[in-house]
Amino acid sequence: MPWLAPTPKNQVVNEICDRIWLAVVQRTLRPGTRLKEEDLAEIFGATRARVRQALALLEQDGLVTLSPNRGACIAEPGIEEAHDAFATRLHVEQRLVTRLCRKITAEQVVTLRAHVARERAAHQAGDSEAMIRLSGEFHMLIATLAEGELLHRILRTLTIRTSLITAMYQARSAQTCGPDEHARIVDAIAARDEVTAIAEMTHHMQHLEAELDLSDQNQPAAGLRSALLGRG
Amino acid sequence: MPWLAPTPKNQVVNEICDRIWLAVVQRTLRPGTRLKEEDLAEIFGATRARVRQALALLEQDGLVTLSPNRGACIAEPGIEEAHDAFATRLHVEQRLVTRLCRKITAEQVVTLRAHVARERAAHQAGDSEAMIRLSGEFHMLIATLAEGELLHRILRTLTIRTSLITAMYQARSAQTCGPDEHARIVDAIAARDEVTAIAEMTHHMQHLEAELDLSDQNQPAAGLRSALLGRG
DNA sequence: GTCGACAAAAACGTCGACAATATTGCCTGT
DNA sequence: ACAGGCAATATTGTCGACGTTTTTGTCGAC
Repeated sequence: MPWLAPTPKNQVVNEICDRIWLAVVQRTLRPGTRLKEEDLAEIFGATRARVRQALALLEQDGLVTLSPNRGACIAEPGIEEAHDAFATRLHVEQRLVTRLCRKITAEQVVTLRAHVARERAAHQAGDSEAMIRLSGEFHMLIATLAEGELLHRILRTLTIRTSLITAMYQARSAQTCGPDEHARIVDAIAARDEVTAIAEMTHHMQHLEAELDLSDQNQPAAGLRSALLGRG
Repeated sequence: MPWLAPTPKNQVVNEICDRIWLAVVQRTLRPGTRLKEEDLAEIFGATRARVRQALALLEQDGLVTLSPNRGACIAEPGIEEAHDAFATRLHVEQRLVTRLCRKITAEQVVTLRAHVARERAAHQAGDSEAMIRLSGEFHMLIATLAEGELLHRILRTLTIRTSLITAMYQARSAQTCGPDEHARIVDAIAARDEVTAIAEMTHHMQHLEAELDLSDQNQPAAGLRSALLGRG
């Protein structure tokens, strides 16, 4: 998570969280992967206590599951949870866009356009890591400008979760959404056209979800029983 | 928080969280109170590590603020955040009620009615602690029955935050809402009457917020400067 | 030959002590 | 007498080590 909490001391913990998050969305770390504390501690050159803090934060964000005395694994949201996450996030995004349309300033429009420009640059440069980060930050920027601290936090968690789901279920090659849809959302917001802005945002989210393969067959094995028995 | 996470081992941490939460909503612990780790450790007979875990969780829920090298204080949400919390919670509650209206079963109605009956019993018995707990659990029960894990978690946080705000700003004597409004909400849900259910829930939340004194004058001092200078 | 139990190893959870940092009271210089 | 700096204290942050639980490999009995 590049967003939130850049406190100077906890920076190590955030670094760990960020790396794990990035590895997940880049599909380097597959869901279900076991995360041993000592290994992580050695990898990041940190102590186990720090790793433990990071894992606790990641659990709050739903990126890892933390079983008592069993350790941490990358979370494996099922299709049910996937639909739930997208539906909830869509609802929050719609609300944020509506609010932003009503209070947007010219200066904020410049900020949004600048961000989209950065996205475009990363897209053309083929910098996949920057594209991933900027794509997420775009939505967080909307939340920031919309001025709702709570909705901001909520959207942060939902964005992380949908990122995991996208990395988990996306069928085709890692086709992260281009900046065009973001640009159209910004246009609508800049024009203070609420209904168009909502429509664009809805289309954007549905497009994101539609690219996933959320059929039952590749649901992760809940306890490997159904995985090996063909889940009759 | 009586709700969530009854793991056998972390029970100590939850106990600490619960006690602190209860003390806050009962106005025994005022917002802004400094929470020294060693004191809490001795009070609860736990070690400082456990207290630290509890404080970290409470910070996630927005009940305490955690400043680096400064320790923990009971959070002091301003009137802006108060309105934000109530508005967001209202929105979530409306969504949950809508969803529940569409999928409610007879058995679930029985569960809801039984809960309201317990509220009524506690109300007549004058058990204020039980009233507080059951009032919160009523809304969480709705979220549970509505079957949205994410909305459930979101509402949990929002409920905790509004509890803090209520304890902080409520003007009259601790008049926690009687079970009557809850009963009417249940009636509407049982009848699958979405619009009435939403209306009742909205009325309930507005009633809760209306009883607070959210005028600027008793906003907590942001740095005591405005507190002592009369905040010109 | 297979099943059950036991023991060893590994990983997590916990604790106490040490170091870093902020606050506070005091002292000195002007 | 007051201001500024300094030292003492109190509190938090961090670390390494130990106890506990889970897992796994092995042995013995039926």
